[in-house]
Amino acid sequence: MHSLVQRIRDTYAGLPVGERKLAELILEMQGDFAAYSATELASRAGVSKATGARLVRRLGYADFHEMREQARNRFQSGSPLAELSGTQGLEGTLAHHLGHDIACLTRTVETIPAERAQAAVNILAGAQRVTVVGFRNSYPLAFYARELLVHVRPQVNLLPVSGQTASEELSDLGPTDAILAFGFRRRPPVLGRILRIAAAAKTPTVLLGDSSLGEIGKAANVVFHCFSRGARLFDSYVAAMSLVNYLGSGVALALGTSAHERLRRIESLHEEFSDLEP
Amino acid sequence: MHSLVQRIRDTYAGLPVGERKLAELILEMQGDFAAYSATELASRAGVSKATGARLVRRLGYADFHEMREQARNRFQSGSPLAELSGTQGLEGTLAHHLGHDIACLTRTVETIPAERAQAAVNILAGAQRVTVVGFRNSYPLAFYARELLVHVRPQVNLLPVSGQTASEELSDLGPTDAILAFGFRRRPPVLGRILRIAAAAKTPTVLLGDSSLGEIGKAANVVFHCFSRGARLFDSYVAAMSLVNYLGSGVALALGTSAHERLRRIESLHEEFSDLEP
DNA sequence: AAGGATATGAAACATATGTTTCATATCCGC
DNA sequence: GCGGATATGAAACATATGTTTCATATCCTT
Repeated sequence: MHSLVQRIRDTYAGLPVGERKLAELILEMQGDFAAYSATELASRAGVSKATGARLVRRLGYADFHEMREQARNRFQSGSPLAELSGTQGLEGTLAHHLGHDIACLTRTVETIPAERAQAAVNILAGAQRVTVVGFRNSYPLAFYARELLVHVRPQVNLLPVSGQTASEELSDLGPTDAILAFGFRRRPPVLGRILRIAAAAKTPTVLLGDSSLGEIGKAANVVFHCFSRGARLFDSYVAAMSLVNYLGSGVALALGTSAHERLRRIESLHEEFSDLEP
Repeated sequence: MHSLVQRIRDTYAGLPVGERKLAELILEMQGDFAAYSATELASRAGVSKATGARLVRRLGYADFHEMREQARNRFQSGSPLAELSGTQGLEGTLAHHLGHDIACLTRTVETIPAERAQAAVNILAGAQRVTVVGFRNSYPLAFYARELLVHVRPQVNLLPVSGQTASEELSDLGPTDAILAFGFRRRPPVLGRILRIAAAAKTPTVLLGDSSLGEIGKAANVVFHCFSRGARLFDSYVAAMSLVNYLGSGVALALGTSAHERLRRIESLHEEFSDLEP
């Protein structure tokens, strides 16, 4: 059972102009095409309904309904095995790499009880200030987390700060603050020290890391173990990335109106500065 | 203009049994209801089409098409604010979130021919200097990419540099250099200018972005479109993250001995500094 | 218990969607 | 240039969808 993307890719070279336009639109829509009728899609691509129907048949579907059904099931199935079964590429291929990442994602999510995620969200939503901490390979994750959080809440700081030591930032840590820390392997020892300082200051701490955490995880209130085994040279951080995204939006949900207002102000400023493309 | 979720919440207490069942199903589906017909939804909820139409009217929509349209429109707008004002209330399980991330990963990988990945690897491995470029939401990805590349090759720079403008870094760009750029939506316009400058300087460019790329993708030599539709408030970057990882390890492979030597030297220095935990 | 209000689904109806047919244009090979 | 193959969209047609109407059941108040 080939996916729609695969089918488009396999037939793209032989597609006539009109059908190609429609195929490109569908790819661009990232599965959202399922929320549109075949008539609307054809119109948007600037081709006729008949051309649309022909593309559907050329791609091997009985009809548009079957094609839409397949797209809908992509999100619903929730069964990573279904995705994995099509991804068994040779060692070294992108497909093989994908298989590892899916496995990391799936295994990580399976280990997380809803209450733990909610506890993390509550800590991050309830604190007066949040300090996000990540060194070295954890730094992109920490940066990303800070980026998301600052969209929905005030006073989110990032550590390390270039040109500074951590002491300045941590000197007034207290129980009304929170720490969101990333502790993936090959981390500098300073992370463990920061976590102990936070524990001593009774600062609630959320920690994302991998199987290397060991003792340092004990200093944190909420700990997430992310699977990070990569297919090749480097570790995989897709699970951590995904979890950060989930927690970030969870914080927005927990904060409700204040997050809403903040997003609105940010948007308004973007417009005033005209600093973003669509 | 109230969101669908808000409307359901406002009227929930007064909803008759049948309409309530349908409303609950719609909430549960998290905006995915837009990929289904009103007839299918009613059937799934175990109520009649007529009851479905009545709920639509009770919620204040002229008809089902208007309701679906509102759901679809949130897909198009790039702002997190639009996510909040859309159909979903940000609720949803980690499993649902996972489903979206897996779909993004899978769909992205499916669109990438092996030759394109190899072309990108060749550019990044063959250049004298690599400049990695990413602004705002693309910055964590750019940072990560730079981090990986600098493990396996020399002279990898990151843009933006705090406190500087891009001009200094780009002033001596030439055909022996390479650019690795990240252009996800809601990017500042400077990215497009950088890509045009690189093209004018005949600097080979690899670009990762999403469906918002449009014209700016034309300035790059190798373009990857990553699917980035998130399940909740924020876009998903797991596909981009995964691809960066793959390309980074591909560069190591392409460089062979020099990459191994470099990794060895880095490791030796880590040991000398005793700056990493296991 | 009676009456009024409300809910519900089947059926009728209106409209939209999706598929197929047909006429015509375009492309390609000889 | 001619003929055959292919592409395309308008139109015809079949079917599905969505809305409204109507008959009946249920609930609530007096």
